[in-house]
Amino acid sequence: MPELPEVETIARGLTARLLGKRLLSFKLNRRDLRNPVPPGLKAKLEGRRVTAITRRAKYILFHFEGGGVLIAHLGMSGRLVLADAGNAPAPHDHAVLGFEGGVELRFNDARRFGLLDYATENDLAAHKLFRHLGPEPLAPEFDGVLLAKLLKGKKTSIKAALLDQRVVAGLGNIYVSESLYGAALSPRRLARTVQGERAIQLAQAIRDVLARAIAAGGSSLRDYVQASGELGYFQHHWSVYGKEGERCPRCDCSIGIKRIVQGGRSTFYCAKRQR
DNA sequence: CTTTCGTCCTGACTGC
DNA sequence: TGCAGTCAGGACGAAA
Repeated sequence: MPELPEVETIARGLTARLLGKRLLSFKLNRRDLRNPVPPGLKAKLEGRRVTAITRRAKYILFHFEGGGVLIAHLGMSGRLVLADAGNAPAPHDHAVLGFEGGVELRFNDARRFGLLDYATENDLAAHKLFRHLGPEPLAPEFDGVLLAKLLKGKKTSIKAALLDQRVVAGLGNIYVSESLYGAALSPRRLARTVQGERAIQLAQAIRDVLARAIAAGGSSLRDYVQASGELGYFQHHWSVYGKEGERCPRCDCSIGIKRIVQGGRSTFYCAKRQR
């Protein structure tokens, strides 16, 4: 379930391996991903060099010479795998990008919640996928004042609000739980009550949690790439996510980490610490 | 307008 | 052992 830190780590890892390389072949094995993959990618991308690999929200952007941008989203189960050309293809390799030097990038996604799309550099900001996205939480302009403004008047829970990509871009179920834990805010709290000092603390917690996860990803990236060619799935040390029943790492309460369901999604938190 | 809910998909896991 | 059932999650469109 790649969220912002995993996607950032993948983009950095791919940059190290693919920057400046020319795409020799683009092969699409199936078109019916989350959205239909647009036609004509092969003609638009083949023969071009990669000029940058960046991230926006949970999207990975492959920028090519001439202004074309291949957009990838990994959904739940998506992976980008670097392999030697000639290695046997794996099940669910939906797209295979062959680069000069004999390296292949394979888009593999069993559940097909992921997607591939295309835009030009000029159209990127106005693209359907990006038009309504909220601010990047690691951008300099993201702070408690901006977050308070985004949450003002919202009647949903703070959990649901942070999952909404129009409020903040790139957070998913895991890092929302972790951020709320960091800020000692209850996931049940109404979003509109997170103002002032609470918003400042939440914005800081979001940035801290994400920055730490990216740092952890970066430090494990080299070994992981060498081991398997698969990027971005590194060892995490989450405080509450998936820890139902375990002790809260920061207080002595006996109740432990609770799991509740909000909007059909699990939330993990310490009911004593988070108010 | 805002908010909630159902839907897509399949591997991993649970329980009988 | 085998099989049926449940769960997980991101994003979007429909419904309320």
